[in-house]
Order: sequence, then structure tokens, then C-alpha cells
Amino acid sequence: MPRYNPAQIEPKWQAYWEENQTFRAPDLPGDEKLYVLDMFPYPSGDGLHVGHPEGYTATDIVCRFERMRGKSVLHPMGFDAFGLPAEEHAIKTNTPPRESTERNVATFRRQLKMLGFSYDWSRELSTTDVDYFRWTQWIFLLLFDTWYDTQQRRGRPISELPIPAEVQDEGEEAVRHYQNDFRLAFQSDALVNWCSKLGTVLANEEVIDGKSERGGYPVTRLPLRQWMLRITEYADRLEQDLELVNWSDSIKAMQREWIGRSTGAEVDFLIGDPAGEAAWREARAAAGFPRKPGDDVLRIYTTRPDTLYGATYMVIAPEHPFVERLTTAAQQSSVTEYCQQAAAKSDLDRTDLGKEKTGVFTGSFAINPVNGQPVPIWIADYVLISYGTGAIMAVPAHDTRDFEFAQQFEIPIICVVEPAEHEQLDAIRRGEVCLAGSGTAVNSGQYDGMTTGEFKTRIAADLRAQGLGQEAVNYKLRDWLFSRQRFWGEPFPILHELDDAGQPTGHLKPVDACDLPVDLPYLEDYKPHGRPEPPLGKAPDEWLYPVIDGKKYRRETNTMPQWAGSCWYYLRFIDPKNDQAFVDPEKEKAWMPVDLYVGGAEHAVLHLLYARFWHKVLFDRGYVSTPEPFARLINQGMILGEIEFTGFVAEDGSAVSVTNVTRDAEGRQVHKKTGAELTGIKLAADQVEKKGDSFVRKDDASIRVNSRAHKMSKSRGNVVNPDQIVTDYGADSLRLYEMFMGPLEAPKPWSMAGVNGVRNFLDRVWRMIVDANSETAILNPAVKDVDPTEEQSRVLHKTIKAVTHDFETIGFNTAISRMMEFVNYFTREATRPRSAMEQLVLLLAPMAPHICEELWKILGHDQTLAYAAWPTFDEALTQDATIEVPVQVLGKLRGKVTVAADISRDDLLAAAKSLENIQPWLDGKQIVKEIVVPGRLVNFVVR
RNA sequence: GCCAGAGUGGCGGAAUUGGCAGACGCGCUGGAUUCAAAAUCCAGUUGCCUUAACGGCAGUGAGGGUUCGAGUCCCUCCUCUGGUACCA
Repeated sequence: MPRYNPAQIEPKWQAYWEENQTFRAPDLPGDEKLYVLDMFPYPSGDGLHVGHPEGYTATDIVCRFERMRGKSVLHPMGFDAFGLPAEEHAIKTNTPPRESTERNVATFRRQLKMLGFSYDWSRELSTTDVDYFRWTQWIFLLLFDTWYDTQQRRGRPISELPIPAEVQDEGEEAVRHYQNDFRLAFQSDALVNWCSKLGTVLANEEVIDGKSERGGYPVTRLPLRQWMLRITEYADRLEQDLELVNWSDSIKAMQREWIGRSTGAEVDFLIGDPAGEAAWREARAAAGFPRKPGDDVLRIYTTRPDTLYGATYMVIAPEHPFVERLTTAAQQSSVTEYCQQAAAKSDLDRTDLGKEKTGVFTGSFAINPVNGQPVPIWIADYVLISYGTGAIMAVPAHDTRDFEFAQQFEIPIICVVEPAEHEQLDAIRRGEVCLAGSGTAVNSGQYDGMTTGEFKTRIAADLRAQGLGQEAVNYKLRDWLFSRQRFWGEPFPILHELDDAGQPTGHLKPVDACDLPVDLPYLEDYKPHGRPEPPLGKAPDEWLYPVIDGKKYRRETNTMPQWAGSCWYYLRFIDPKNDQAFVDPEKEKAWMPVDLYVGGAEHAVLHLLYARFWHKVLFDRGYVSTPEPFARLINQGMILGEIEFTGFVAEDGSAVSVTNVTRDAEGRQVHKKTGAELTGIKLAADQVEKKGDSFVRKDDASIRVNSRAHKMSKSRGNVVNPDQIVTDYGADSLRLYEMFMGPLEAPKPWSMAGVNGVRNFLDRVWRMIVDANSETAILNPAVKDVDPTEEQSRVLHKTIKAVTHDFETIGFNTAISRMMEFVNYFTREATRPRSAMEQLVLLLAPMAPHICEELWKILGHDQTLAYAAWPTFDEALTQDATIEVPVQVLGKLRGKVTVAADISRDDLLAAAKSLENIQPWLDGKQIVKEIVVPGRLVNFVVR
């Protein structure tokens, strides 16, 4: 075996690992456990993408590294195979979903094995396995059985829900209804996001800019009875517990933003008879702020109670229950028209037209509780019924949206906050410019002169004392719409009781845990039809209408969304074969939490928020031991296509500089001045050159071109296929290249030349150790059983130290650089100590396991190196005996002095001062200051 | 608009967190080897000025500041990427 041949080595070692179960994790860990998890893929029909191996290689390196350091490592892999994408693929290829899913899983499994990841494959699972989703259904039943105790701030069994006496008195039926109102899984008639193209409703999180996240199809609002999960009850804990985890700030920020906690106050404005104001105030002062507002007040939510004196109008959402009552006869027709228009608008329209504010006056007034002034009440769709109380006080002087609206409808603008310093202070005072920030109160009666912060605290206390308001917290997070009208998902383990006439009684019966799983029935036609009735409604009667204890039921025909299975798979990996529980408590306690979780940032809100929610419910109910599932999260950056140069040409073929290109309203690329449509053309690297900060055409340097890397996509034709890379360069080269490209978390452009570069490095490693001229696999004659020289030792120990540090901090690109330096050094050495070669093989093994196993064997070992001891270093040997210290004059480098590493401060200073090329810079000058940083530098400040 | 993150050679990227900017790789140039090529090995490679050799000046998106010393810290601005968008 003279030359490095990955095509031969790699399958051989993959077979070895599989036969010997090399990476099988123990049921319970030893002294130190490490649970490293990849976000499992959904097995698309396209097979693995080069983005997948990036994160998977990173976790694999960590696992292999830590195994060599003696840790018990759990590193599993599975497939997220239920849901829309899998079903869409099945429909497209006209295959039953289970069949096409299994085929895709097989492809993914083959590709993952081909890359040599050290997964414990005995734990493989798919969310579509009946034995798996049996427990997904079980957890759903747990959610159904749980209510959230806001006092204790935790989920509790529904049997422990206190039932008010008056409900108790009404009988069993009333109690049941009361309980249903508190369950974490509940049914609700609400306006939902309906996507007829996908034939299902979608969660808020799955709708982006009024279009479906998957497919980009239009989404409309439709009232439908749907299953919801009360994730909002956990909003504060989901937000606060972000403190407990080691995640990137940006992901935490995205979750925080999605949860959208805001603090402020609720305030009641009297809308009843103004003559009764005094009596109302008296009653309120005595009784305090009521939990639910009466019909005589309009309750608003504001984050700026300090601007109450500047409220010049109020707005209620078009869907607000008071619309009818507040509308005067004179305004009736315009209000009706406006509300109908608002209702007809889809979410997309509402945001699209968001630039121009619309609204209509009701004709009614409310009374401002702080000054008794009447305030006109408007209806406008910029106020959302689903947030806060669906009503606001508008303070145009200090809120940009209110300001816009007030300008449009010529409503007075009263400044009540003055900034400390502002260029347009006078304009702000006159209400001509909006100030959204904080400052000092003016025109606010007794509160004048207070800072915004003081004012907020004071007014909250005063309002509370008068029973007119109270502090309040609001979240943007909405309850999670959990049902889908599709076939390919987990059936709900819920039965609807039917009466003798076959009509639903409204009574829900959860399927007994011992009767789980509820499997999917066989359906001839499972395809969505664009109407809200689920396809499971066409299931055979034996499935659809079970009879239990003589009672007839109809099964729930909705299915769970794609996210259900991925909410708890990390727990099942710990105990994948258990048929008594979703996970054994002892094993759960031993392995959780996940120590390192790696995946794409596209799951920043959806998956990670949902999984954390389920985990907290399981935690509250005593089934898991940690409050958070994922202790550390790293998002790998996206791998982009190769850098492309794009030039623009007009219709007549003339080149146009990129500085003159813009996009018109329809998104077409047009000339900035003439508006003529332009075409982008791909230019080869040798057609362009760098000029200043940008690239220009070689044939005309005045024409600037675009240079950037794009997302890989089929339509762009820049997709890199991992199979091809493995064939051409080998799996180790692919792994190594993806780690060498740059920091794990950064987005990086692909470069074929770069793959060739790391392959070159592996060739050099091979030749450093193996005799490339021999027919058989024997050591390079330069490798000898000798002790390393002192210099060789220093190189070795420095490398061990640096690589170990880089592995600990996930700095894989620099770790590779260090090993390249090692190889560059030792290939120049005529004698290469075998021990040093062995140490390098161990260092490189986590990254390029196949070649290293082979080299390890050639170096005379008959066991896998997967559990060989990680190399250690001697700190003393990582320092050089002599060091070169830069010498500066006035901060500029003027010379270098070579001295002993442990030189004293004074000796270093003396050596620097006597340096020959320093003298001219010191001559005739006075040394004002001498800066000596031992081991680092000397700097003379002269005058 | 708002919130994150990032701007360093022809390219991907280093820089122990305030201490020699450009490690390592790609590409390019030259050389060795070869009948020739591939492969391999060696040397060079930020720009400008200058030298026989040395050396000097500038330089990390732009401008300002702090410091003996700034890619790194502070202020203002520009560009790009991702997220988000009437959430009161």
C-alpha cells in the first residue's frame, strides 16, 4: 500500500467499527459523562447536503477527543421523518409516505456512515417508528393532563386543579368544562393561519410575512376548532431560564424577542356616563382594580404610563368587543365599512399596507383617569386584538405609530416628555417631532420634572392606590397551534364521545396509556384536498369509530405537527428500547442534560422553543431532572457556494457598473437612472480584477462587478454533493476541509481548491510516516525508534498543547493549522522519532479517523485508537529556551533581541538598550519612559 | 425602522484578548527533479519608496479619541449578512 488511498482505507475501518461496536455507549455512564447531540435531520429526497457534515463533524471530533480523555460519551443519531416536508416529497414522488420516508432514511444512513461518524447506531430512531411515537402520544396525554399553577409557577396534574364551589355545584359536566379550560393541551375556536395550498393550518411560528414558512404559499385567517398548547403559561420561565444555558447571545436574543416580554401597566378609562365619574372613582378607590374590566371602562395596556397626560386619542382593534357599543349613530356606516375591510384583509395585506395608517372615529369619548379629560376613541387596524387588551391610549408625541396616525387624521399632539439635549428640542415641544425615548416630564400636573423612570414607578403606585390601574406584563408569544390537517403525522390519542344519534357530545376521552400507540390507518388517498377536513376523516370505520365499554367514539382526525417528534427525541436516545417508559429515570438522571447541542440557526425559535417547553412540562411533572434540556448550544454557520462574480449588462449588451444597479418595486434589477431592465451575467475569475475596494472588469476597469458567495440552491446550480467529494477526495478530506474553512459558527464560502489543499495535507501526513515507494505498508525509513531531539520535543509538546486547547474551545480551523506546522517541520527532519509520529496520529484522529486508524496500525498497534490515551504535554517543553523580543521606540518596531526565556527585567532592558539598530533611534534623545513587558516586548519613549 | 453579528493581502482565514499584523491553507512567481509532463521538494509572495546588502514609509471599512503602544477599547458614520417588523 504505497500511496494514501482513502477509497480503500475508509470502508475498511467503517466496517471494523461496526463489527466491533466500537462506539457503543454504555447504558449508564462511568465517572464522567458527555452527551453530545446533533440536530437530527429530516430525511429529504435530495440526500445529505454539505451543510450537514459540518455540524456532524464538529460533534464527532468532540466525542472522539473526549473518549480518548476517558469520558463516557453518548453520541446518537436519528431521523425527524414525520411532517410536511416528508409528506410533500412522498406526494411529489407518488409514493406512500412511509415507503418514501424509509427510502430516504436509508440514503441518509448510508451517507452518514460513509463519513465515519462515531454514532452509537444501536440507538438509532425515527420519529415515525411506532415504538417512538407511542411515547410522543403519551407525552401529549401528559400535556392534556396538566394545568399551570400560576401561584406555584409550575405544571400540575389536572386532578389537583382547585374547582370553585359554584362550579362544583353545577355538576360533573361543568367541572369537566372548567378543567378543559386549564389543560395545557386544549381545543379552541380561534382565527387560525390556514394555508389552502398546503391543506393545513400552521403555527404562528410557521408563518413568515403572511406566507407559509415551507413553500411560501399564501396564508389566510380562518376560524377553526383546533388543538392548542398553552405555551404562553411558560413564557416567563422560557425567558428567564435562558440565563441557565450556554447559548450564543444572538440565539438567546432571538428567543427573547420571540417571547417578547414587555412590562407596563393596565389602565382603565371610563366610557360610561361622565356624570358618574366621581362616584366611579370613589367606588374604585374603595374596591381596587378589578381582575376583569366592567362594561363601563375601556382597559388599555401601555409600557409608558408616564405619558398618560399626552394621550390625545385612543384606539381599539377592529375586532374589539366594544366596537358596536362605542359607535355612535352618525359613525355607524363608516365604522361598519372599516371593520369589514379589516376583516377581509389577510395578514399579508395588513402588513403590506402598513406604511399608510388607516382608521375611523367611533364618535365616543373616554375619560382620561389622570386629568378627567375626554379622549376620542378610534378604531384602527394597527392595534392588534391579540396583544395586550386590544386597546391602547395613543400618545402621538412619544410613539412613532401614534404620531403618524395623528398627523394623518389631524389629532392634537401634546408633548409631555422633554429630552435632556436634542437638536430639535423646540420642534418636540411644539409636537412637530416625535420623541420615543425618555426624558423629563412636562405638562403632566403634579408629576412635572420627574424623569421617565421615576414617573413610571410613581404613577403605577398612584393608579393602584386609586384602583384605576396596575402593573402588567405582556408577551408576544401566542399559544401553539398544534393540529394539522395532514396525514403524515402522529395521530392524537383522543376520542370524541358520540351520542346514540352519532353526534359528538363534546366529551373528550383520552386513549388509555396501555392502548397506545394509536397507529395511522391505511389510506388509499392521503393527499390534502385544500379543505380543512383532515384526510384521516376518510379512514376505515374500524379505525375511526372505536367502541369502548359499549360507548361509541370518533377518533380525533387531526395529526400533530412536524415539531412534536423533535420535542423530546434527545430523551429517547438515552433509553431507546424501553417499552415501559419513554425513558428510564435512572438513565435520564445519569445522562441529562445534553452537554453540547449543534445544529443550524434556522431552528433558533421553532424547535428550540417547543422542545424547551415540553421539557419544562416533563420537569414539572417529575419525569426529567433538569430544568433545561440543552446546556450548551452551538449553531454552525451556513456553507455557501463558491464565490461568484456577477456583471450587469443592458439590453443592448453594454456593460453596466454594479453601482448603477438597483431593484424596482417588483424586485427586478434595473438601471438606477434610466430604469431599464438589466441582466446579471456570471463572470469567470480571470475576467475580473481587484481595484480599490471592489472588483472591476478586466476589459473595462470603470465597470464594477458584484462579488459574493450565494446560498447553495438547485436553481443557482452551485450545490456541492458530499458523495462526490468523498469519491474524489475521501471522507477524511471532506471532514478536515469543512473544519479548516473557518470558525464553526461563521458562514463560509465553499472552495474546491481548498478541499484539494487539505487532501494534500493528508498525503503529506501519510508520506511522513509511510514508505510511499514500497509495495507493502511499511514505515518510512526516516521513522526510527529513537528519542526526539530537544527541538523535536519542543515542536511536539507545543503542538499537543495547542491542539488540545483548540479542541477544548471548538477552534478546529486553528488546530489543523498547528498540525500542518508539525508536519511541515517533521517532513524536513531526516530522522523522525516513532513516538512523535504516534502522538501526531492520535492528535489528528478525531478529525480524520480513517487515515489515523490505518497509520496507527502501520505504526504497530493492533487495537483501534478510539480509546487510546490522549497525548499529554510537559509545560516546560512548550516554552522555547530563548525567545526573540521586539524592541520598540515610540511604539514603532526598531529591532529584535534574542534572549533567554527566563531573563530578568533589568537584563532584558539592558540587552534591548545595547541593541545595535536601536542606537540611532535613541541618540541625542532623552528616554522618558521604559516599558518592559517580560517575555513580550520593550518600548522606549523618547523625547 | 429595530435587534444581533461581521468588515484584515488576489481568496478562505490567524493574531494567547491592549504588545512583532497577515499564522496555516489556496492561488500566483521562481528554482530543483524529469526527455517532457504530472506528482514531489525548495524559495518567494500586503502596498509603495529605496538599496549591492541594509532600510524606510504607509497599512486591518471611513473619520475622530484614549494609550508608551489599538485589528483589539470608546464615540460618530458607511457597507454587508442573519433575524424581526404596527406587540402600544
